[in-house]
Amino acid sequence: MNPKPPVAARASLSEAFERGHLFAEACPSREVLKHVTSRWGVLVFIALLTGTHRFSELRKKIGGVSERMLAQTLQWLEEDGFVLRVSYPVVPPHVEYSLTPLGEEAGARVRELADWIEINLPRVEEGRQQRSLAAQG
Amino acid sequence: MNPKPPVAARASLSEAFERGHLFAEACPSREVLKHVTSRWGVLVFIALLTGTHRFSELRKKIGGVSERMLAQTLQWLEEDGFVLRVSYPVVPPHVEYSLTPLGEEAGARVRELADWIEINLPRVEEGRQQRSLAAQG
DNA sequence: GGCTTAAGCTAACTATTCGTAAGTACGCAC
DNA sequence: GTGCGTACTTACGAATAGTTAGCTTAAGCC
Repeated sequence: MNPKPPVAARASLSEAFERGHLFAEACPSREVLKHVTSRWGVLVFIALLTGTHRFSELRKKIGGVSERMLAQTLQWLEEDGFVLRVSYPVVPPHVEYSLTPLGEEAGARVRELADWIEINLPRVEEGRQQRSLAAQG
Repeated sequence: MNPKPPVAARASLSEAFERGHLFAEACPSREVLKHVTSRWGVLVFIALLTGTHRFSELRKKIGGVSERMLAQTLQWLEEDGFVLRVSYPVVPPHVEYSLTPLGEEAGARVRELADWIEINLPRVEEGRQQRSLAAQG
C-alpha cells in the first residue's frame, strides 16, 4: 500500500543524507531558511549582491518594504552571519550593509532561484490561463 | 556622497535585466516567489522531488505542518503550475501530488538553496558564537 | 442496523506576525 | 529654539498562520 516512488536521481546531497534534518520540526536549519527565504530577505540578498548599501538605499531600492521589516530582516541576516553591518558614529547616522563571504555564497543560490522565477514567470501565467480555460470549458 | 559599488560580476541575468521587476512592489513574480519560498512550500518541493506523495504522506514527512497549511500550500503550488494534483474518487479520499516539469525545474533551485543551508549550518552557528563572545569580551 | 475508522479537506476561532504611523536621538544650520 | 536628516524603535490595528472541530461516505466490526 504505499508504493515507494522510484527515487529518480539520488544525485543531490539531500538524498544522500536522507533529508533527515529539514523535515524534522526542530531542525535549526529551518530558522536560517526562514530568514533567507523571508519575503524581504530574498530581496535584501539580491540587492546586496550588487554591493554595499546604506539602510536608506536599501529601503528605496526594495519597493514596498517598511523600515520596521527592513531593520528586522537585516538584523536576522546579520545574526546569521550573512550580512555585515558597519556603523559610522556620526550624526545623522551612517550605516553600511554588505554581504559577508558566507552571505555571498548563500546569495548566489537565492539569486538563482529568483532569476529562474522571473525568467519563467510567463510559463507560470500561461499554465494558469490554460487551467482556468479548461475549468470552464 | 553615494559611491556606486563597483558592480562586480554582471554575470547573472538579474543584472543584465537591471533587476527592475522583483524590486518593483507590484511585480507578479513576487507572488510566485512568496509561494515557492513560503515556510512549507520549500519543504513540499523537496519532498515531492523524491516522487509522488499522498496528502497524508506529505503531512507525516514534513514535521510540524498542519493540514490547513499543507492544503493551502499545495493549492498555491498547483495554481502556479508546479504541482500536479490527481484525485481518485474513492472513499476514503485518495489524492496524489507530484511535481510538474515546471515544478521540477523550480524545485531543483529550491533544493540547492536548502542543501546549502543545511550543509553550511555549522558555519552559521560558528559565526554566531564568535560574535556573541566578541560582544561580551 | 448502529458504531467506528479512514483521508482529504474546510470553516471557525485564536495566536502570531506584519505594516503603518509615530516617536527617539543628536549634531548642525538657521 | 526650530527644523532637518538618518537609522532605528515602539505602539497598535490589520493580515496571516496555526489549532481545533467537523464533514463526507463506504467499509469493517459486532
